[in-house]
Amino acid sequence: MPAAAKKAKPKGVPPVAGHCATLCPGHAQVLESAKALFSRHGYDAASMSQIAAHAGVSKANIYHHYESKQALYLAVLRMACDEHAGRVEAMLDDPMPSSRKLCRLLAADLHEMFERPEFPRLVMREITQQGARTGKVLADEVLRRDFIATQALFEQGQARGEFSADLDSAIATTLLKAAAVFFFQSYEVLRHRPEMSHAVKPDRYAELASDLLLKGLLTPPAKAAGAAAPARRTAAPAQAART
Amino acid sequence: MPAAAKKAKPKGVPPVAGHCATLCPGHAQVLESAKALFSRHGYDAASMSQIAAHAGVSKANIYHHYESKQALYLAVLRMACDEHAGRVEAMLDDPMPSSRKLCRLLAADLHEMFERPEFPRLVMREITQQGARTGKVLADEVLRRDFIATQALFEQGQARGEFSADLDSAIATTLLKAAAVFFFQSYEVLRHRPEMSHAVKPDRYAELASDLLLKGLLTPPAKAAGAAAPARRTAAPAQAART
DNA sequence: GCCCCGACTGACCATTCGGTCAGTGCCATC
DNA sequence: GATGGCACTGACCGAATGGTCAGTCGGGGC
Repeated sequence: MPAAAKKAKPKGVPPVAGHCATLCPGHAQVLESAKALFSRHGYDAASMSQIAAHAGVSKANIYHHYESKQALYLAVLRMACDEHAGRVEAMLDDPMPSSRKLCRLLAADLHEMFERPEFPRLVMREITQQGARTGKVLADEVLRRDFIATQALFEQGQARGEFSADLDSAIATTLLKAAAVFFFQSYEVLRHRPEMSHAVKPDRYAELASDLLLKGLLTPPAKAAGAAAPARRTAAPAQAART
Repeated sequence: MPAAAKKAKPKGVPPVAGHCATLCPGHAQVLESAKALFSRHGYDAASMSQIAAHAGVSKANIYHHYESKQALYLAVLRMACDEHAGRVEAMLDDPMPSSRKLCRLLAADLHEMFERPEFPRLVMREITQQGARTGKVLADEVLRRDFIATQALFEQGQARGEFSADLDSAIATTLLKAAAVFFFQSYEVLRHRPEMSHAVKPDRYAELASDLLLKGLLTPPAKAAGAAAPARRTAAPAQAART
């Protein structure tokens, strides 16, 4: 019965989560081990035997709780996503200035990523992979929630007059998330670069990056006149207006 | 993939590249298929049988050219990296203003990524994976070259007085690369968000993102005093006197 | 006492994996 | 025509994969 086993089993088991409401002792271990190994090695490179051994249970035990490797993976993803929920939204209500919120949000994002790296790794792996798969919609959902909440923060800043009125909040959101995710992803490479040595600490990077994001790259037009850099971009508006 | 423990074979074959200088007909096909499948499914999920079938050759043929799956993967990675080399460096010499270069560089980065998505996928997968592996140093090298060249662009902009003198060029570089990589990685998710609908085209996104990066988020300090900040910093100071 | 049920296991299955090997056909050289 | 090197192949290997199954164990209800 090689392929026929794919037919849905007649059991009343929920398709993704395990069927015991309160997690049995071994069950929790399995989930934890699966999260660790899936995030570390990816879906294919993490084998059920490895996960079972890591959790200290038999492989058949896992199949007692989950009907397939996919189901286990999905359960891990769902658990990770649930843990993540609703952190950004909470920050919206805080009364501090938007510019400060920005820095704090970036720092909090980074902090969470480095604290529990399995989650961003799982989600980004899922996002990056192509083709519409079950796990992807979960990851999409998480990213989407983050996106909406973050964008609301920018719009709040605009409503308060702190951020430029003609700011594109969607682009700003993308840049902020990008700043966090990319830093996390390439941390191992970045931290060995001498130029980045002053910003290897996530908190420091969050300060510097949000500062740059706030002020922009250009020389301030108002008072750069007398200093060492007199020439400004606005001095040549003809060619600058092209883009 | 547990500990390799493979003893080096005594053959005189170059360790990574195939041993025929001019690529045999089948050989090129193998490389191309391997690149496609490795980038699409990752190292573990792409099997040698798949690659062989995709290339229209026998599996044994691949082992005639490459001594292991790892060697084939490394050859693919190296080939992709070589193709990528030296594109950013060329842009440095161009006489156009730095702000314009910034936008062009971002657009070019995105264009290349979407044009040949295998390369960034391979490299980022390699960067993201943890543990010091052979393939990682290759990917590191690529990212590093990109980083150095991009940072030089920012410093050139500073030297010309176009960019703020106290700009942190390393942070700026990170943000620019982040803007490109993250947009590429999460394109599938982003492009379904209605808020991003105006920036789903990479070129348009490059314009908007670089514009935001240049000008920053904050309302221009000069004249935000009165109304809800309608004036943008791009407004020339000459006409600003009228308001 | 008994029984049932769910957590759990060791042995096992078919399949596929990375990798090997003896051998085939081709072509340039002698 | 014989030779040798080379691209290439089909059949095969042991190991590992995802998945199955008959069965053990212990605790709670009767």
